[in-house]
Amino acid sequence: MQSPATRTPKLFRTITTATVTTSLHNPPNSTTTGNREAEQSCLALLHSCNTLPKLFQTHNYILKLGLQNNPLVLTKFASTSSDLEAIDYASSFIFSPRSDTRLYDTFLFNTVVRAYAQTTHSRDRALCFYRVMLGYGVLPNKFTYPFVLKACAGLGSLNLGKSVHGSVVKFGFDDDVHVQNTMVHMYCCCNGGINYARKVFDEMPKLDSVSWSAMIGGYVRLGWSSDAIGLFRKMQMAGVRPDEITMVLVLSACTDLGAFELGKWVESYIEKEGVQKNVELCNALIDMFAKCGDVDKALKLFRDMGGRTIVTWTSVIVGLAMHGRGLEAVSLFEEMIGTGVAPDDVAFIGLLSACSHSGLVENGRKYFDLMIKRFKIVPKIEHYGCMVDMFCRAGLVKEALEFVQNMHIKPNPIVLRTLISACRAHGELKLGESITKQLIRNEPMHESNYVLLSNIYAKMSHWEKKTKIRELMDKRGMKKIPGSTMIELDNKIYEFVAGDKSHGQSKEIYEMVDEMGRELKRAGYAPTTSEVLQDIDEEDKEDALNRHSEKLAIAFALLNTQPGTPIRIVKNLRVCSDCHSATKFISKIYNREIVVRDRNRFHYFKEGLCSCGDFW
DNA sequence: GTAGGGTTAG
Repeated sequence: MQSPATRTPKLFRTITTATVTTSLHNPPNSTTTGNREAEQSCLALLHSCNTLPKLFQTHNYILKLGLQNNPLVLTKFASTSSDLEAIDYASSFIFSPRSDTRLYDTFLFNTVVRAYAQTTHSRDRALCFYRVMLGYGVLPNKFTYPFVLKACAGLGSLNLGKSVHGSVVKFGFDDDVHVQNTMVHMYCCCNGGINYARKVFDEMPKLDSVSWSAMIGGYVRLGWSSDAIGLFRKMQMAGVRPDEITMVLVLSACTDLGAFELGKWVESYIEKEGVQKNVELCNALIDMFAKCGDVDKALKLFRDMGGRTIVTWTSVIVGLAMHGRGLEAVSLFEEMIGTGVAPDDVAFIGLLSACSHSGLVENGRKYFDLMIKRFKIVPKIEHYGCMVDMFCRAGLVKEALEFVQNMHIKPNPIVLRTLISACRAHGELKLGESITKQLIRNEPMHESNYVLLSNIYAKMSHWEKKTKIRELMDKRGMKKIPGSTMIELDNKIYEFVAGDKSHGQSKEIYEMVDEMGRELKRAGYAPTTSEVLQDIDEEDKEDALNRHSEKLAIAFALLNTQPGTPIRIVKNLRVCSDCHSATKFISKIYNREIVVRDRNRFHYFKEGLCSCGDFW
């Protein structure tokens, strides 16, 4: 007899809509056996099938007992599968030409649709079997749609989602709260679907914590964190008790905003309301504290918690990396391996970025090697990115270039931009210029490429060329991502953009900025006007620098907080070198600790110095 | 047998 292992691949390779439909139309060719004892023993065997080989063995057993058409066994077989290979195997078995098509019912199809809906790469097969089900005249029930909608959510196609929505209405399941909740989630996962989600949400007669979480989660996924927080407030007003999943989402909105005060409030709310702190919620808390600036609190939570997963370890490692505490990140990574938790690709991204941010070049090399050789992880562009960044920060531009040339993947724009910045910083201007030109050809609408080229020309003193870049950007209608800085004060979040005049205190803020400017000059600060990408004279350039959103936010904080209070701000982009050097002076002149979170990492300014050691 | 969630290079 042919072994199942050699026969299986052939079976599941042929699963497509066409073959499934064909096999369904084969006439029933056998009868159901009524051997209850055999049936029970098969079910018991299936119950303990946690690996593929065991499933194959059970398959043989089922065939031997002639139970391949037993409906109970068939459905159990389908629901036993958890990995794709097993699901394919089970479904090809169920829908083989030898199966009795009279046994196909809603339950059986639901089982197969559910199994595929839970996979990551074969959700389309869930829809395929759903269509076969309808084509075969088997009616869906209220359990069918949550599975189908989940598959649609994974596929992210708005049109597909809308058409399934139509069927939900047609079959009259649109009044079921489970179906409605999954519908909200499905629309949230589709590109351009958020307004449809909100419409379904707004029209729901009764909202439970799952409904609110689905909608809040949709906003969080889009990065609409303020809206997510706003919706959470509405949920509280509606008197719906949030659960641990809602709190994970609210925390991730705080993390995204860098809203430390709000995050701390959420933590106390969790304690006060007695929300169950499971691993995911603890992870979210750790991530929030690390990314809102209190990595020591994150470490404490980490030390106090049991049942850590790889995500828990990675969150702390990434947090330490962002704070430039590379050596601690490395020793935590070693501790993790020591406790038997196997690192995954994400953990290595965290570790390598920690090495890069702390100049641990030798460690970085060692772990990159270890990842490939010992842990058999194929490096992704993110890993290469960390390595290139690490060499560049350390001034090893030649090494970085060589590394890029030997990569097994084509460098992406992020890697190229890292290289270009390094070329500029270390005087490889010609090379930097040529890479940038190539990059602009590939990505003509990306603003930062032009900024890079302009900065290179500034350093080369090619002023006409620099002016031309500005003109080119205008001609191409480039959209500039506005730099903005966020600051929390008295439970409110204030956001400043460059040249912002919308704030009620605007007049005082600008007077404060001017005063800061005078004090800075007196202390020996020189504005870095080459950073300004505008064709204006030097004095206006200084003025433009003074209106940067970080300076406005710092002025606002100096005006509205007691002397000596630390200032925490969050910038949406990387902090510019002029603001970086100005903030060092400000921390000294005004005797304030200033904590800046920018797009990449934290900067702790104190007594005229920054924790990043000017390497960022 | 049904729904919502955590870590990812610059």
